[in-house]
Amino acid sequence: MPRQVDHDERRRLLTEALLRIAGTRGLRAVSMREIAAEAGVSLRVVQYYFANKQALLESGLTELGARMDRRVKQRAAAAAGELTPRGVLAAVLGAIVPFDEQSRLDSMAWTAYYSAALTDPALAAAGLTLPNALENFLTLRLTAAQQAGDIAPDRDPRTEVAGLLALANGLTSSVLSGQRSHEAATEIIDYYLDRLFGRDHRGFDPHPP
Amino acid sequence: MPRQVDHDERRRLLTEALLRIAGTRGLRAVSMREIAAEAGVSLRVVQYYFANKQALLESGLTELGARMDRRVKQRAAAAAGELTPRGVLAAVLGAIVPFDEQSRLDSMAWTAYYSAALTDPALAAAGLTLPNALENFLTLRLTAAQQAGDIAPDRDPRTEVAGLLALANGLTSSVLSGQRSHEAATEIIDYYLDRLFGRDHRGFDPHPP
DNA sequence: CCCGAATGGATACAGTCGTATCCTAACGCT
DNA sequence: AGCGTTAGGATACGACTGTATCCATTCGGG
Repeated sequence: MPRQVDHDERRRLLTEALLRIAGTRGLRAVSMREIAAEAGVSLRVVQYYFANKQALLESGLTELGARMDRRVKQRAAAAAGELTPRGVLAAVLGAIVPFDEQSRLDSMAWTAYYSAALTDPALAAAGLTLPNALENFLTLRLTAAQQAGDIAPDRDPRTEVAGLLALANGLTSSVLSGQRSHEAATEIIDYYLDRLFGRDHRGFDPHPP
Repeated sequence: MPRQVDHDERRRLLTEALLRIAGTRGLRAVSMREIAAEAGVSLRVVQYYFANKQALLESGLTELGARMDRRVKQRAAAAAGELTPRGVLAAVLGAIVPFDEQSRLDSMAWTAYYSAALTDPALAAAGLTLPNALENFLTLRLTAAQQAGDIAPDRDPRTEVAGLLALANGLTSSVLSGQRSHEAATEIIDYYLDRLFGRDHRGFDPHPP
């Protein structure tokens, strides 16, 4: 039984067990022994593949970031039929707000990590790269959309993107706490996108006759 | 030294010590012994005035809610010179995003409580009353503003308020993580309020000539 | 005056935590 | 075939947790 084990595979297994616990019972409930039990292995195995708990936690955060990134790209590609800037924006924002059980669990874990990072500098750095990258990416797209005439010239792309991302984060909070359904959150996002892209009754017409 | 102690005062002291720890080092760092040390008393005193840790945590959440409420009312009253609906909205939203050291610490503690509440039903109920009350209050005000002609008739007050509160929460997250300054967050809020109240160049004029 | 309640110091207890150590079993390689 | 490395089971250690208990003060009211 020894020898011939895929270390990366083992680490992936343990990281997934960690995220399952963090998503259902919070980071407080994450201990080396709990991870071992969740993964169906002994405590020694967890210790064998991760030098210490800190490394395990960082691995969890990295995996969580990768999942978010994958989800965003997946939804953006699914909406590729309509390559409109609005479609991209809607896909990305829709991928942030949890829409199924798995993304709900991941958002829970993400929230737990976020609040831990506020008082743990080791996690803070790793947790900020993804949001910043998203913000820059969307700002580029929206600026291009503005130059193409898809949104009004007096809109500020940077502010709009910052606002929309903050909106999506805030809505995620309310969805996680059961205050609002996923559908209600999506409606609010659409409401704002409608106004940004000029589908309100007195707004900017992207393609005047 | 015994006798003649104000129990409420003692509990307030301990609760403040708890919130100081939660705001600076997170809820994870909150233990009975740490609270005792922070408050400058012995462990026994903490046990004497709170039956268990759970009661202490709930007291912290209650106090945090009271502080938020106080801040909102204070800022709303300070902006009472201009009784405009926009002034009220700006004051409330501005009170949510941390604007000084104390409100930053409280927001930190609030975030810690929020994420703990996601996996601890005992805290969940108490944590939701304040946001819901705020949302209802603001929706009433905005509906009245709409009937008075201060915002366009095609706006949906419920959606607008839900969006603005989610926006303020999301901005709070980014301010706490150092991603954005308080001023930058305020500008984004103002940007959205400008559009809602018709100060954009092609928008609704609240008082046409 | 003094007795009983209020207040809090000191210490103990049973768990759980992250981490370290000891030891055995199984495989690849020469 | 046997040797050394790899993989993991079992267990221990010291620190820390919430909670409980024992005991000494000190005061108000009879």
